[in-house]
Amino acid sequence: MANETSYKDKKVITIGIVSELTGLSERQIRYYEERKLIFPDRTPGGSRKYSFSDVELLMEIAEKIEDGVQTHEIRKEMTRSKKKLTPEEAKRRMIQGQLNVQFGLRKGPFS
Amino acid sequence: MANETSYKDKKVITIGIVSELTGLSERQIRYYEERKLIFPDRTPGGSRKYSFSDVELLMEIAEKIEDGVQTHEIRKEMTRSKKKLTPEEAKRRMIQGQLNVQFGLRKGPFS
DNA sequence: TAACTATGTAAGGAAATCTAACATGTTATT
DNA sequence: AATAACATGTTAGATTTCCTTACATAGTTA
Repeated sequence: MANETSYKDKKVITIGIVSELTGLSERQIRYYEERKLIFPDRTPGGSRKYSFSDVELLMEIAEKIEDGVQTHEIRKEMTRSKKKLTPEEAKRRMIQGQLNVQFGLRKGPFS
Repeated sequence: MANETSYKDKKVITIGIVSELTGLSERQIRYYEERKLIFPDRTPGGSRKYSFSDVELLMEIAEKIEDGVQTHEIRKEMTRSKKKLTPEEAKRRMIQGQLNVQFGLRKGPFS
């Protein structure tokens, strides 16, 4: 009942497009998956599918990599920030959720 | 300066996924393009790319087709409604635009 | 020095998409 | 009624996109 999902989290983007969007090579994107930083869905045929959230995350990862942070460090940071998020961020997310309900797709398949 | 675009209008979805999302066959989706109801982008290699807005539009088209409306009628309706939209809808869209600015992607490539 | 990290590249194969053409049942038009 | 247009399926062959695996390598860590 809670936690409605919107466009942002729908996994519909193939790796080629993600590569274009992020500027990362497909090699890099697959590697970050191997290092458990990103978790695409798959088509029945086995092609990877990403969401806009994934694209955002990949860009954050790219920044950290550029700053010399290693994948396993990034992984730790991620599990850490997944655990406890600031009250402000929590509130912001709840508001966003409300907005999604109010103004999101009407009767579409993305609610 | 005005008219910022968000996830919803980014053309990043391939036809197979659109087909899944809408329940339409790829044949149908290509045909509606031929009838000028939908306008996907293309990759350099020539593959079609759609946005979530396109997906929504396709679902509306599908409904009308089911109701027996012909493509060229739908086309007329579309150009007509593109011209003048109700004040309520206009207002709703402006509010939505504001929300995108407030709560959309921070410094990402989709603003 | 030996292992690990991050990335490139190549090969071969499979999946996804493309266009064009033909078939068909259903609606319009004449 | 005959002809044309509409909407969709299907097939074929070509091209694009994606997959995994493996090897190479420069830089980093142990």
